[in-house]
Amino acid sequence: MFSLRGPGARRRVRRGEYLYRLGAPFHALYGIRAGSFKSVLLTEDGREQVTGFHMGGEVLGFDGIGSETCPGDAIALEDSEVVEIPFDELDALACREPALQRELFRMLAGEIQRERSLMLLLGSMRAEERLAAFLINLSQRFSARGFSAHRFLLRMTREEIGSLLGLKLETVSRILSRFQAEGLIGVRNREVQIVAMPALRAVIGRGDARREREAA
Amino acid sequence: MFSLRGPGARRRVRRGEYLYRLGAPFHALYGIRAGSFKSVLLTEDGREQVTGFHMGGEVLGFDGIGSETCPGDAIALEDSEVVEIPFDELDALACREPALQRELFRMLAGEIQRERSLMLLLGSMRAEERLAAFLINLSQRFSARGFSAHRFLLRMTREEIGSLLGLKLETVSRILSRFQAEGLIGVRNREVQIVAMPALRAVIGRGDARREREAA
DNA sequence: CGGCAGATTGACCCTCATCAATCAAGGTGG
DNA sequence: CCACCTTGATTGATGAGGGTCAATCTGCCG
Repeated sequence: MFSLRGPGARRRVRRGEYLYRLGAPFHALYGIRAGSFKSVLLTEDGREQVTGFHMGGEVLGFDGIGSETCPGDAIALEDSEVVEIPFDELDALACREPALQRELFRMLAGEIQRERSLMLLLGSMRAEERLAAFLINLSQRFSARGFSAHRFLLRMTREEIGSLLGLKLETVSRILSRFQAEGLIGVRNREVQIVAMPALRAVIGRGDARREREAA
Repeated sequence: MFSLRGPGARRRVRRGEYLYRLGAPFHALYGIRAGSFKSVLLTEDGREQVTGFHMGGEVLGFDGIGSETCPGDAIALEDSEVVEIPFDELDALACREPALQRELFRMLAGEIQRERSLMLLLGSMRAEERLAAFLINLSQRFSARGFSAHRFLLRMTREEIGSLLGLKLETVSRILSRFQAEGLIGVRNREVQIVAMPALRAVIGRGDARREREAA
């Protein structure tokens, strides 16, 4: 992928530091070489919400395209390293390279779809289903990057998970404990192992009486 | 805007008909000339959610870019007319016309931001706030298109509104009634008038005890 | 060793979903 | 023109899911 062999400048960001901030001038995308980040959206009235977690190999900053300024914060969840991809250059290059242009469109559209599925989660799933979907998603992404799909480390707090999923941290904690008690997963602080993936998948879709009856 | 004077083919879609369906081959964007639509996302397990309402002057179908097939349904809420904008042509044209390319990026990124704000709504607002935000948003869009910002017709049912906002239709109905009782709006079936816009804005942010105390 | 951030767990309560009855509006056919 | 039916909206009663508040525990780092 272009973002990882691009000629852009490297940059290290330590845990807790900002990669970019709300309101800063937008000028680049960032390919994550190592580490991980969260995207946070802030509103005038003091509301704030995590809109996504991003790991090595993914690209960050699409939402700033077309704006003068960054529409949110990106914060490192651990010591990380990124490649900066100046958007002007990318834009100019895309004009001469249709394949790149198409790839950019594809990535933007992919971002739209990713957010849609999160909307679906927030709008129609109950807490248990949200957590299950979250864990499955993480598992797939780790697996796609060559890490274990069954055992991984959460780089974010319960509160950050809750913020992404529209839940309170206590609820996140309780449900992880419940999953563990039911033998679906093992949790110990930030360390998670998926014990029964099929059962975890089955959590999504259970628990809404109305839909279950209709399905029958 | 290119989408409204483009040379693409016109097409009429009657109320309740599909503009496009989940799984159909993706090949075009659609500029809405008249009428309105809803976008619906469907999942394997029978879940479905409205992801947006679209009115005259807006462009529909961004999320299909980069996919072979349409990722959801678009259904007319009333008798409508669209201009079809074949994506291949747009894509080819964008290579030769940097301004168009940039405009396309801008529109895609705008879509991302629109969805983010919906995520924020779904993830962090209570029912009253969601309805208020929904009405304010509609008001602004009508106003931007030259219609009254204070009096308009809802083209969608309570159930569809609820689906967008992650609420049940009864909750939508109850809260509209409550807003009316409080003198914020007038409602009679699909007809809405905004009586006290500032008060309606103030609804957003009230009602969460924790945040209110922190603000003080 | 002490202090602190994050996590867990319990008790209580509130918002919103659920179930159900009723009502209004529009369309259809006799 | 009116009886009938269907679809959408309103309103009430009840309960569950998850938020809120609070106490405790764990691990980590200075």
